[in-house]
Amino acid sequence: MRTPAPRSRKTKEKPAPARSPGRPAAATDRRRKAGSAARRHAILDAALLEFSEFGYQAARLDKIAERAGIAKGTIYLYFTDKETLFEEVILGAISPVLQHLDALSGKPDLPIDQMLDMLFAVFEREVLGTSRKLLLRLVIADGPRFPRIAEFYYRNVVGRVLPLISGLAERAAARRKLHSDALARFPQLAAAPLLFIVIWDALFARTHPLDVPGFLDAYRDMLIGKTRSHRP
Amino acid sequence: MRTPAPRSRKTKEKPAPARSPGRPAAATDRRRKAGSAARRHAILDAALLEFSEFGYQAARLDKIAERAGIAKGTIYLYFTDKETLFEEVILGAISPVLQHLDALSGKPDLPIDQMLDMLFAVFEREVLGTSRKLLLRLVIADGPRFPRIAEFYYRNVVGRVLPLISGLAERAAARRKLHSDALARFPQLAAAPLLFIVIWDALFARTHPLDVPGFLDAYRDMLIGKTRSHRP
Amino acid sequence: MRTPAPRSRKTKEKPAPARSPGRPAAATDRRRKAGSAARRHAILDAALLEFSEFGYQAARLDKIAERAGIAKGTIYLYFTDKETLFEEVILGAISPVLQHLDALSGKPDLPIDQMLDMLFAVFEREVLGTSRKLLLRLVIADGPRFPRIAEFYYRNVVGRVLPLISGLAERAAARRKLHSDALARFPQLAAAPLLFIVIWDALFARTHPLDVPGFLDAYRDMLIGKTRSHRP
Amino acid sequence: MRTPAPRSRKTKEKPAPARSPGRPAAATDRRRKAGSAARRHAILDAALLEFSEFGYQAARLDKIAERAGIAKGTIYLYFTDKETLFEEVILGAISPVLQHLDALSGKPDLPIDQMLDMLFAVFEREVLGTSRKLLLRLVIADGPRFPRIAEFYYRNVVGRVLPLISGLAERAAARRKLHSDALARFPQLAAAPLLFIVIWDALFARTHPLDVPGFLDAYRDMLIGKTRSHRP
DNA sequence: GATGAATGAGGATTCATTCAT
DNA sequence: AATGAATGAATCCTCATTCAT
Repeated sequence: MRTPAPRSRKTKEKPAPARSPGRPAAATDRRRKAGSAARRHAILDAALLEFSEFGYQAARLDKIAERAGIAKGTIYLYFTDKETLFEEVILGAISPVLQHLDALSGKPDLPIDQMLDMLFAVFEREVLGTSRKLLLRLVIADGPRFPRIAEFYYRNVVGRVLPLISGLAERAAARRKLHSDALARFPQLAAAPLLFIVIWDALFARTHPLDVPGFLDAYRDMLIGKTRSHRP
Repeated sequence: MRTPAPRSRKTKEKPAPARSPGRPAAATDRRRKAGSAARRHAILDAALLEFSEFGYQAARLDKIAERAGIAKGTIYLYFTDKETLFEEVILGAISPVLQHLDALSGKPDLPIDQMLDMLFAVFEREVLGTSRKLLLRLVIADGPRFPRIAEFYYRNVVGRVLPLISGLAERAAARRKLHSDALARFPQLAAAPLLFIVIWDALFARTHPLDVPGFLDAYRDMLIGKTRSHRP
Repeated sequence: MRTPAPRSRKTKEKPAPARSPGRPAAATDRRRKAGSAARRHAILDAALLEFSEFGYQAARLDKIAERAGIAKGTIYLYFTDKETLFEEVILGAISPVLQHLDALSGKPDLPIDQMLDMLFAVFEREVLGTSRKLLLRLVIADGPRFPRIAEFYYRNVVGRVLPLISGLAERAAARRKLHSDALARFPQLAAAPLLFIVIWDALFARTHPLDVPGFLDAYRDMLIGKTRSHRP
Repeated sequence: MRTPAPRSRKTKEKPAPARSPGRPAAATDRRRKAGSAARRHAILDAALLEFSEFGYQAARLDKIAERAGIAKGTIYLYFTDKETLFEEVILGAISPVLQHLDALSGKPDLPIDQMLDMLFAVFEREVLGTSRKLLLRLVIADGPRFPRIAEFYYRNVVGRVLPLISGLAERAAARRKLHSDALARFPQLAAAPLLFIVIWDALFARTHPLDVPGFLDAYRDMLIGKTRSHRP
């Protein structure tokens, strides 16, 4: 029983924004576009907060609109639906981080320990200190139910960082800078503490804060096999 | 960051569990209670599956009832509401694991490497191989929105394992069995890979499987500073 | 961008009512089923009124529920969605009339004038006098946008009545009972006044009532070529 | 049966068309007015298409603006609201046909068969072959919910054609040119096939086309009692 | 006048929860 | 105790209408 000629409410085409040519774009137009982009951004920011606070399902478009200071319907001028908004929130927020990753990839002769230093520093500065922390949590929590998000993350983040680490670790192991090929075989070892920190933060930070820099230091030392004891 | 209570549909006053006292317990009653307990268990099992597959919000009581082979209304004979059911699912499922932890705690002279071996083995056997993996994922994903769950986990799991590890690591460091006090200071180091595995499993396992035993081996070697290269 | 693992709101499966076998159906069960059928009927009745009053789009499920004396959500226990309800309203309401048509088809030797008499009488009694008049209007108004409805009507009503008329008219023409083969070639001629009456009724009846029996009489006389002038 | 006003979203007080007076009319102003009239016309044309395709409720002002090649807001410079636009679409589109009716009314001595010939010819040419067919369908489908439309149609079309036919038929009957006074008493008989054709067209034409000229021929012959059989 | 971004009331649909049987 | 039909608040999304540019 499914031959609806009557215009149905649900359709999803999105036939490309279609800038109508019309008159030449004047200053007004540019300002409008700028405002539009800003608004789009405001929605994405608000959505990130709402989504990461409540998860995909429990997030309310009402609240997102409220946080963004706009009306409910306005969201739909910028995003097809809740799901698309969610995906764009997640997919959109990493591009700044990707640049840092590119910077890292450009140095094939980097000593592994410096590489880890930089990786952890970028993480602390660009993720932990910002709302991207929420983003990462969101990926962890809701990603499993959005295959496209998982794929995207693998392709753009995980799949690019791991070989990088692996390569440097292999070279370092060959030069006896690392006393084990563990990191070369499991570059994920370098990522584990980062996820751990995010999870700890979400679950226990309030009641049992974690000394993140110390933790990362200790972890890095462990990774590169540096023998040392703690000097405060 | 405020701690969002899970958004519920109705503001509600949970009026205490209210064990209805009922008649004196006869043999019939015991059998009834047994059946009752079994049914309760069936609901919890079904709920774990449903919750971990869809998350708290998207899980539907309909489906839980269906999985448990009962009517929807029956759930309310055993649990106050969805939220309570959720908490009981999570809080209830770890008790079996706690016994293993108790076993571990009972041995204050255990060498740290054996301790880690056992910890990881327990994890592989009792968590990864079972539906408890789902549980852990659930805690990670939805826990931040249920403060009681986080607290409970800290009190019963995290807060008991970490000091244990810390203690053994300290002793080992003192005896030069570990060339660093890192693990003593950050016993969380032993937990990081476990969470990592669960997350990786949820996000990427389908497309990029991880050699879990190998990963854990490598990690453990790294933790205790064992120098070695991989022998397949 | 379309790979939603998250449970979506829109699904349409309807995997057959699935009477769960369970215990033997007792009197209670039968009563329940009876009540259920009655309620289903009440919804259909209310829906017919609402739909024919406002048309498919403007009809409100709220109002249908109200007219049926039930809650909004209850509709969805009986019908998948608005569209399905609409189709069932339309497709369901003609079955009683079909029996009359069957009665007509059973008589291949019927004189054409008696046939028309019966046809018009059935129409007056079973359609004009009842809520089926609304139904017919609904088909006229909204049918063009529901191809399935048009098809259904052709297959079950139009396509069965027209050949019947055509056949009788042909035979009558051969026997010189009709002085033209027009009705044989265009059996639709017999249907035109019926639709006209329904439309007139909807548009002008209030301000300019039509003498329906007189109109049908005149029309039938015209059809069979009877010469006569009006005797009041 | 109450007459449902078309369900509108907002209760509204239509505060009279309010022709804004403006400056004195110069040549510029006339050109402007001409362009304005053209635009108004474009909107009406677009609206007719949209309304007749989807019905009043399901028609979207968005699409009408798109069809007319203007911005959505512009519609409101020419029409108070959707309902008004709808009424003007319907009321406006018949004036050309009215002229033909006037031509017909001017000939009180016309033989009835010629009158019918002309009537049907006008219908075929001016209605069936054009978008006015859509208009008629629209009146049939949505008219019942717009009392003003029904009234207008009666006053301007129906109420003028019927007496005309009635008069000619009466005279013809008196002269024995018609062997019945049926058409005189029910001039609607001449209109029934026209509506029938429009409805058939909308519902079944695609799958079961109707030989419209043949149908009208047959009908006319029947009306005037001409005895004949079909000669292809 | 024209635009089209923004608004927000309104409607279909879902689902936790209740309650008569 | 168990059921599952019924409820209705809550949520996403639409679209007529407004208004700043």
